[in-house]
Amino acid sequence: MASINDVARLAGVSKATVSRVLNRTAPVHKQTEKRVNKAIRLLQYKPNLLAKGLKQKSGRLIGLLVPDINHPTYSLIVKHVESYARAAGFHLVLANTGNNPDEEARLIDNLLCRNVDGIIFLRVSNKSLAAERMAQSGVPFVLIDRAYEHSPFPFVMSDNYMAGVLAARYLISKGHHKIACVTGPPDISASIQRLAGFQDTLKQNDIALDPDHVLEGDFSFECGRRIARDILDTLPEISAIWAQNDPMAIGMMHTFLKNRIRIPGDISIMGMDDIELAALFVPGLTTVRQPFEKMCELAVQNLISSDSDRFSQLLLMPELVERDSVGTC
Amino acid sequence: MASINDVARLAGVSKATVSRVLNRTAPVHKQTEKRVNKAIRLLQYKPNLLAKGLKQKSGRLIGLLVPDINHPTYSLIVKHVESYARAAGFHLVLANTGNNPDEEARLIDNLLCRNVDGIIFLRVSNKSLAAERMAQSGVPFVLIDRAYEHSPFPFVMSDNYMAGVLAARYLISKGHHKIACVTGPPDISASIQRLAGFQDTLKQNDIALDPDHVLEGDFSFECGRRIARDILDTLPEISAIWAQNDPMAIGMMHTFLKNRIRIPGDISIMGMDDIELAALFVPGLTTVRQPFEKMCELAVQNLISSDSDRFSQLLLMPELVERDSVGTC
DNA sequence: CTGTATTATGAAATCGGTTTCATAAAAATC
DNA sequence: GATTTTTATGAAACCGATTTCATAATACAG
Repeated sequence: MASINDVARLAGVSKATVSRVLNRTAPVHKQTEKRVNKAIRLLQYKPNLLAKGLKQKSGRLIGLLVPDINHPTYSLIVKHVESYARAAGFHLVLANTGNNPDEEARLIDNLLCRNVDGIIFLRVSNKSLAAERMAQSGVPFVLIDRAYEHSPFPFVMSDNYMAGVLAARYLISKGHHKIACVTGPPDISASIQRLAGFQDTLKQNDIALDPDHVLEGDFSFECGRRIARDILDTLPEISAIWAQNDPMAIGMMHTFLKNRIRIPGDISIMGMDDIELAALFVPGLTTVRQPFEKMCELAVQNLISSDSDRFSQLLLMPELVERDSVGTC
Repeated sequence: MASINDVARLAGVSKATVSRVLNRTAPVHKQTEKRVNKAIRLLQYKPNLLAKGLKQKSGRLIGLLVPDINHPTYSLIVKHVESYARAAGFHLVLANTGNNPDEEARLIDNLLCRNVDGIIFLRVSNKSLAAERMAQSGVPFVLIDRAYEHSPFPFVMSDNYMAGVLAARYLISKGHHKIACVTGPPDISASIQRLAGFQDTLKQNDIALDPDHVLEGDFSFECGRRIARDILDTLPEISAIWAQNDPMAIGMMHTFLKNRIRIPGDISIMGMDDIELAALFVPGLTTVRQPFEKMCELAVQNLISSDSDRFSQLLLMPELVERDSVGTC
């Protein structure tokens, strides 16, 4: 690989001049510029980003920490983050944390060694001290899709309370009264907020959400299946269910369909997120869509913008997507 | 951030010694080592990977180029590659090519500037000169899941011919005679090989595969839906279909089910890949599983191993996974 | 035509490590 | 105890860029 020295030698100039041609950081005589560019072309010169990064203390990298790359929602977020990062001239370093706090901590340290320009955390485990560690380092970071309660850390996420409101309003508008809600893990603010919005809206419409009808899930397909079986056994009166994410909703539909329960004929199901599969499953899943692309755009923008116009916390509005899994009651 | 100089100063030694303590590259007096380690702890020193990489001409990075991060198969591969790469002390730089040859070329150049230790291409577009470019650079690379015809470039992929054989044998064992095959894009060797294995095996069992029963798809859910409609309209005699990947198979099931065709009662469907959804769909999709994890392990291993024991081309055996989408005929 | 302002350029320092080479100190040999 | 061998360490070069500062070359003003 040719270095800037080789270019300088071939063009008969100093490497400072080559650097100036490359970065347009100071005016260069037209003649000289031409010679330099010719040399660059001839040698197929490409600047070494490690050297550049070393001097400028910026690796032109953005780190993205994800609990599970293969999860349909997260991989969608990865895709959008990569796209916006690269559009801004950054590469993406991707790492799977597997929800392991130790791994998270180690990864943060590693990434900081690389002079990353920022780190985006996707649903960082809430036991981890990731955010504290980052805040201490001074490197910008954003949490996506999971906030710490009462914390000062920057995040961008959907307005989960409103998601609950939208879900409840829709089910009410379809005439449902006997309603259940399958939540995410109970220690996560998303689960709590979604449930609160859901519950409050039902109450405002004089519909009680029986505590027995609030089922605790963990956002996985598997638990959707399990809970669907429980509902079949113990709660036959239910006419509609809101699962707080699509995988659980689809897991439930899976079990119901296997047991010859018709959807939405016998029971209505609603999800949240709007993953690709939501449109593809039969029946199509009515769900509350999270604006993932916008979230990613804002997160990246936030990292690479100057300190002054960096937001701290941002709530985005979710949106109802109507398909075929909810019927009138 | 403390640098190696700060550590050296605090410990009262030269930075050469600190480097030796860090990398165990030469013996250091126990006393000295202790002092250095203490200084490291005190300053919370972390070596700067850009500087290290600059000198050693290795960024400890592996590049992964993917056509679509959000695709269930590809995101699975991303996950495995990341896992094996990190276990070996490398970070993963992920980039989405969107099947755009220009973007691919640009990305390769960018990654090479970072002194990546290798690049893995996932289903690189076959119009692109990616492999040629890489070969020229001298940086190790591996193609996953797509080979160039008659090319000398290293790859690791499933034995697609055998996949076709496995699919055909299974359908034959279930008594099917009127069989159709939905292929991937016709210019991809995977499609061709799979079809060849399928066709040959049917022929060996005296079952003709009517050319009209070979339908051309593009590996997407969407085309599965479209082709299913075509089959309903024009090929009612078919009793079993092998779609050359799971998304197409699921797209087809989607359309059939919507049209009240029972699976496997009225028609049997078989896929390939064994994506997560294959187990989750109702009915569960019988499919030919690709050993993705093994592929990733080998690809990473290959990149980071010394020149001498680097493989060139590797075919891995696929495996039949039986679920509920194929019935007896 | 001289003196000043402007523009283009190069030399050298710098970023934070690794690595080579020389040498001082300690240990081993006779 | 002198000589050789071994071990531990530091000084300095180097990786490939950027950036500061000084200066040569040119343009401009009077």
